[in-house]
Amino acid sequence: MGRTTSDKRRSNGTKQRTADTGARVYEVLRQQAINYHFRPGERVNEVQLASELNVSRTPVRSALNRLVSEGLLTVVPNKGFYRQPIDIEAIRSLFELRGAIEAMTVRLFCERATDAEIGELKEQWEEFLENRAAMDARQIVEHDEEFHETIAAGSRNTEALRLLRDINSRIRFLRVIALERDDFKTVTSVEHGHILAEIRDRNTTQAVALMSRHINLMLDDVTEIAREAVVRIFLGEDSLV
Amino acid sequence: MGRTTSDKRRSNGTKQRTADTGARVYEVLRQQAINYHFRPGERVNEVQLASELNVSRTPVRSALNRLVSEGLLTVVPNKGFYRQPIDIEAIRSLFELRGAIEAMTVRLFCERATDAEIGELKEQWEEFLENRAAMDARQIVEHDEEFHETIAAGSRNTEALRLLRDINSRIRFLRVIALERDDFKTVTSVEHGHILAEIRDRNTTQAVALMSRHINLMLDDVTEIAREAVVRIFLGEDSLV
DNA sequence: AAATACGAAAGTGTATTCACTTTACGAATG
DNA sequence: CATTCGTAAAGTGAATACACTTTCGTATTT
Repeated sequence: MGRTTSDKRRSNGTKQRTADTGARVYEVLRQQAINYHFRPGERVNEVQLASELNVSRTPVRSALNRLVSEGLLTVVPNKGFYRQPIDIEAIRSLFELRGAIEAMTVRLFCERATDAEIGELKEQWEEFLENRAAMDARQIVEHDEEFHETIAAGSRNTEALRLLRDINSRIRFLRVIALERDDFKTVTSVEHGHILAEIRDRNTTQAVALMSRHINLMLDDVTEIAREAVVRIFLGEDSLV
Repeated sequence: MGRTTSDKRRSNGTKQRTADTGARVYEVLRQQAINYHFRPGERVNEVQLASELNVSRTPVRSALNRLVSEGLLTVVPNKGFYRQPIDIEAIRSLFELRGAIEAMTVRLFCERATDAEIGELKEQWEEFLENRAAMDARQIVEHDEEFHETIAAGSRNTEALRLLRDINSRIRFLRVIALERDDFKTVTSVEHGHILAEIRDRNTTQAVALMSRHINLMLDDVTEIAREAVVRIFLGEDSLV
């Protein structure tokens, strides 16, 4: 019984129940999947992950199962879990989809948001303006996501917000790369400013038009950015983490 | 190899590995969740499900975990899985979201579908026209879903198709109820006919407009339909299965 | 009689064990 | 040398064992 293994478990060898290991493991593995710590197409080894995280295979498998339903992994019977490969069609689809969703959320935001909520959005944007110079690509993308998610939240469509977060996490790495390639640092915040102006006038039509254009900007370059992403993922060890 | 394949357990008490029990259990539980075999807010008992399905808790938990990520269940630490309650805001959100997605897919369908694909859509619709008289509400809803999913497939946006299927399964029970209340049997197919006509002319703008109206028809009544749904779910035992 | 305390039963969370499949490798064969 | 076959190792899939938590009934106390 009392294994001599270098375990973090109790020293006397009895078992332990930490109560939140499930959630913790899920969060860790989700981040590793999103950041392509698992390479595209790579097989995910359950026992290895379990030992790295000092847990048994059970919570690992439970988390991996969730990630399958989130589209980050696939599972092949008797062979195991695999990181979903980089599928350019899927990525283009996600960008298109995001465009449609954001067009809707900004429309609903114009119709439904309180003046206070618009004020908050503006403050958020101004804070972004002040700090953007010091931020790296990843931080900028995350702030950009925050801007759009605030709009989604104010649209009173809870499912759109949920979905948008899901999509954002799946394309984040591409957006970071795109931002590092050609310098969009200023473009993003400037366009946000224009959208904000239309929102403040409750000018729905114009806000939707600007938003659609803003989102679809990257659509043309998706293929090339994806190519760049593949190179990065397979070369740089932790460049994405 | 192939023992007496059909029986669940071996008669001598040793274990067995069926290879597809995981997928099977997931499919069964997903259907039970969608059809509100689990009542809204109800706690899902793992051991009971396991014994009903003649499997251990392991594949059951694995499936339940996936359903959490699909938004059908929630999980409370140390208390277990619960069927997501009927949340009118969430349902309204889903209808809104569906409207935005279908507006996009029909637009892209007009732009991208081959003439052959349009032909298939038309045939599908004509077959629907012939058989609709003999169909019950559930069958009609499923055929309606098929029409829309064919459009999504032709839009070349794989993620939209995936998402649409997800959404459809989550609101299907409401649509069935709505159809049974006031008789929309003919309305559905007639409107599909109009949309189809615009698609055949590649008249994107008009097709999108018709589609949006078609989808948003039910938005006004969501609250009342949801109320009706609650009554049904808590009264009729298998009316939804 | 109401409130509290206790303890068994039921249920979840994780680890471990066992069954089966796939993979890797090396020996035997042509 | 290349191919095939066989076998051991590694890995997945499901069942079971066990630790812990919650629940619920009952007894005790006030």
